[in-house]
Amino acid sequence: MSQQVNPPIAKAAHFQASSCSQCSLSSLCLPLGLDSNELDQLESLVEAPKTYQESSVLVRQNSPFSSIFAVRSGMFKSVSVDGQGVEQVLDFHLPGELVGLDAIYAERYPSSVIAVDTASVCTISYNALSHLSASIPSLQKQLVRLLSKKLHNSREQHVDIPADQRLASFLFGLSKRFEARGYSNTQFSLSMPRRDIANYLHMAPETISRLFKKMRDDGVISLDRRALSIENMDVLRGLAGCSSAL
Amino acid sequence: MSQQVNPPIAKAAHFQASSCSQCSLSSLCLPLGLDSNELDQLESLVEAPKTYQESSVLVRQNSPFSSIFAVRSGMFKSVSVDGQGVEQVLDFHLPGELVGLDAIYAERYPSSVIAVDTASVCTISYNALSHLSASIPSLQKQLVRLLSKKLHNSREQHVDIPADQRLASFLFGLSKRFEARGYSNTQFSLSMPRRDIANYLHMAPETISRLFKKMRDDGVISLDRRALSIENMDVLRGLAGCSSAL
DNA sequence: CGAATCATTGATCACAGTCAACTCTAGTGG
DNA sequence: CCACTAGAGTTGACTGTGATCAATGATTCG
Repeated sequence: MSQQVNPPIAKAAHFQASSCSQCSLSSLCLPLGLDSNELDQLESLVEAPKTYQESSVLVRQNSPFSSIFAVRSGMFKSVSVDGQGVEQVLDFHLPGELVGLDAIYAERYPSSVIAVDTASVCTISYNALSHLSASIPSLQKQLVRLLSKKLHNSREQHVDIPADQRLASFLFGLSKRFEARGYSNTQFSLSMPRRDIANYLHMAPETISRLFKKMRDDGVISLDRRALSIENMDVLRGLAGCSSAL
Repeated sequence: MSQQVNPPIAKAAHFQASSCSQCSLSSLCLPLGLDSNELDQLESLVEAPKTYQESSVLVRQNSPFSSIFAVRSGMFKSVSVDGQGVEQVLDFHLPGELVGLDAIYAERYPSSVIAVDTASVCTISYNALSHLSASIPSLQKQLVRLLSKKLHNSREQHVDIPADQRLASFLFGLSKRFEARGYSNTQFSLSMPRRDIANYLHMAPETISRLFKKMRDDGVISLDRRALSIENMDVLRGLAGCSSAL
């Protein structure tokens, strides 16, 4: 079992609403702009967390869209299988991040979402959210902003850069995402197998291995099995270039 | 260091008094679900088209976000310049498509938008649109759906495929987009220079040239200068694989 | 323990990038 | 009208990055 390097969720003294306060949509993903009454309404939409074991399926590709999810702990991956049956890892989802927004359009999930390790999510009915946001303009605005941000991020990934830089950029991006959620930005677990990282970055697993070796030799990281420690953030940032794309 | 490659903003050409019926947001991008009164309100937001000469700048990267744009004729490209001053073509925009949605989040345009040939757009104030959509829930829903669709499309592009397939997929995608807007799906102009296509697809211009030659030899396309004719759509579709990514 | 998966390391190869030369076209000015 | 230029596009020769193939080591689990 992959021992979590990360401590549990940073205790962000939250309201103890009836729903899942730790998944608070507001604090996790939709910052600012709501009064406390609106906030209560919002949080009442968030269901209690459910836990998924490693490799278990949260949503199946092409199944009908009903909810979005907020990751509460652990890690998920989005995987799509194309017409030729080729698997493609599209994304990793960390605690505090939303999953399923790209399903709104087609009303089907375009990819499967699978637990990478033991992980949990809160479910948010999209119907309810959509209905609520109709009566709270600023919530609607936040939703659009969030989508716009994801669109922007997704575009940034579009660039093609050498393999070493791509991997460095990936690690640096993970570091920043963990940091943003209150976890250590220097020590965290790469819970997914190398094969998934390789697939996600469009490289061979062998290449990942060689690049990790080089980074270790250069003293940039230390890596034991899946436990990563960033030893020299400045150098890593340098390797990543300005491509802060995750 | 990153000097803008392009000449100053072009002056707008023709003005009309009222809104631009040809750019009708509803017909172009946000299908269905509005009554005629709502439709009128929506269309009143759409300004009269402005024309831009080749290489002139519609929006400059990092400038403050105020409006989105609906392409009315011609073609635009989105180009971003990263920290190292490297240019990256992120997108091409055809008639009927919306530009600028990825600027909502940061309230700045993440890329410059430049006319590829003589082209025109209608401007839509995002403030006004946002305000209106607060009072028309179904409009708001459409906006979210549109963003979700763009997010999904953007993810599809993420996959990495061999160069010949990537180019075929690009042409096939263009064909479908032209078709969706009522243009010929077999004959259209690749208005942009080869260099831009190459940059967009992450290839060298020489590779583009060689692949075009091969496709011509194989009778898949005919290409005179920038005028493209797809001679065998089935073969093209085959080359593109199932990656209908644009 | 043995089976199975994951990770690492080495040897080889191919796809596409780079460098360089050349052609073709459009635009400019004498 | 032609000469000249500048840029786009094409073609050829060479090279390097990273994929593929293959074998070995490490770890977990039944």
